[in-house]
Amino acid sequence: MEWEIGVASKHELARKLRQRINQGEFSETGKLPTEDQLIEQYQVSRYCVRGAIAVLAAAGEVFPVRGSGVFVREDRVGNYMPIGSSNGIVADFPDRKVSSFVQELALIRADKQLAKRMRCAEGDQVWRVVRLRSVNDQPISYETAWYLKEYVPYLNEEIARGSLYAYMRDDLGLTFGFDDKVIHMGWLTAEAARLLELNEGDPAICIEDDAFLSNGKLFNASRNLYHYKNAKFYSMASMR
Amino acid sequence: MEWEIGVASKHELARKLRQRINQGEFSETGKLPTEDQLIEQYQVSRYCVRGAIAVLAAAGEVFPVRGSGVFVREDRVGNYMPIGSSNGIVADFPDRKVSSFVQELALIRADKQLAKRMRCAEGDQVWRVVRLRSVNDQPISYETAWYLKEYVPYLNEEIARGSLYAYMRDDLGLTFGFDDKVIHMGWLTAEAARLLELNEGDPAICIEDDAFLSNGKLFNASRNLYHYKNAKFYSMASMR
DNA sequence: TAGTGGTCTAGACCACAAA
DNA sequence: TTGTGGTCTAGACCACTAT
Repeated sequence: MEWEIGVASKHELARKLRQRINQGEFSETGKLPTEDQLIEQYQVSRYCVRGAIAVLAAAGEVFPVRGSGVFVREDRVGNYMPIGSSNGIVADFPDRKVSSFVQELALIRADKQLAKRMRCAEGDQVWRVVRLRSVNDQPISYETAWYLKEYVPYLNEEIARGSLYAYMRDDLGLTFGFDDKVIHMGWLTAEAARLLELNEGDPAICIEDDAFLSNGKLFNASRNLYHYKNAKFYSMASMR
Repeated sequence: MEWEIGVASKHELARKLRQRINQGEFSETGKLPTEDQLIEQYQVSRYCVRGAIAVLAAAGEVFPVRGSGVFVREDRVGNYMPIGSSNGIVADFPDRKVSSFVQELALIRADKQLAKRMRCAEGDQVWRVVRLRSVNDQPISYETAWYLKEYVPYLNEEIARGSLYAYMRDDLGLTFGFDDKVIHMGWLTAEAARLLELNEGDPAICIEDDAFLSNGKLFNASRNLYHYKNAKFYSMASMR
């Protein structure tokens, strides 16, 4: 059976299991094979199997019940954006048309306030990128983002029109670590309102995001003002 | 040294390490002891040490960097509520005065719409609880919550004034599994506005929460309308 | 090159769910 | 009672960081 071949790591195994889940292979029972069966099927250790299941569980795709099995969770409804782990809006919506309209792209020097936010020295060089982001031609958010030039030596409008995260990961070789978000209520500026096709002063869910590399250094901060109708979010978490 | 004694599980070890972090023991280096040192200090296996660190990392308290060490993350600022894992607002703010004013507490039968939300049959008994929640005497949210009577056989106003989650966990012996949240923009009803001391029609961050037991069964759903000034949220996530 | 976290194998026992 | 996931020990090697 084809899924027996060539599994070498928990991430690879997680990917294969995700595939089988999405193909509906387990929809009858609603459960994954048992750990012992997966050990047998993929010829890996229990540690590896448990690691793969932990990856899927952290992503909210399955939930293990002791003594009973690993259950596939209900489908997440379609139109929501994940809060928490994200590798960029483009990766979040693989089968949707994601567009970014670059309003501004400039290399600036951090003033006192920005330096504090970026954990850098005053005067350090920072890319400032303002974009309107839309999904399936619906405006989603007005984003103001800053990137430390130390880690992103080059940037242009064409790159900013696409996925900056994919650029940083694939072309610059940066490895992402974790990010902090703060969510609160904000209000649209005139320019944000114009681009989102709303009115100045309209309320917006505002997310401040600080993103760190795997070495713990901040490389990117951003402020997103989300369209109050078009943007919804979901979060799936363990309570244990 | 006192921290060497009596560690039997990753959760226990995580608790002890958290204590040492909060006491500032590692503030000089910003790093935890190495895995090998922790193995030595607590006389446990590497697996156990790694498990404890994973618990802290999942909670956003530390971040491990391969080849370098396990770093303590910056303090989370004070006044924010966690999105993602939560065991109730009371547990989230251990050193604040959390009050709940019960507006309504009734045992009802699920209509078609509620039955769908609660994953139960039409006509099943459900507790409906409406509360104004406040932290340090500031109104935070207007909450409408439903609890399946199947899992919560008894409820009264006194219990609802306190922590329903503590009641369910400690007195009813329920074990929580995971929860799904949907975050979007909402608008205050007249009653919600009155209680939150805002105006009808004011915007509010709205969080719909479905909470499941560790056996995968939904036991509680709720809708929270948050005060747009008093309520802010944070989320810390891994990007790996 | 040495130190440190990441992954993996192999094997054991425990806690909980379901029959 | 049996099956299944949760935790733990012991030991090994790999990948990345820092020097």
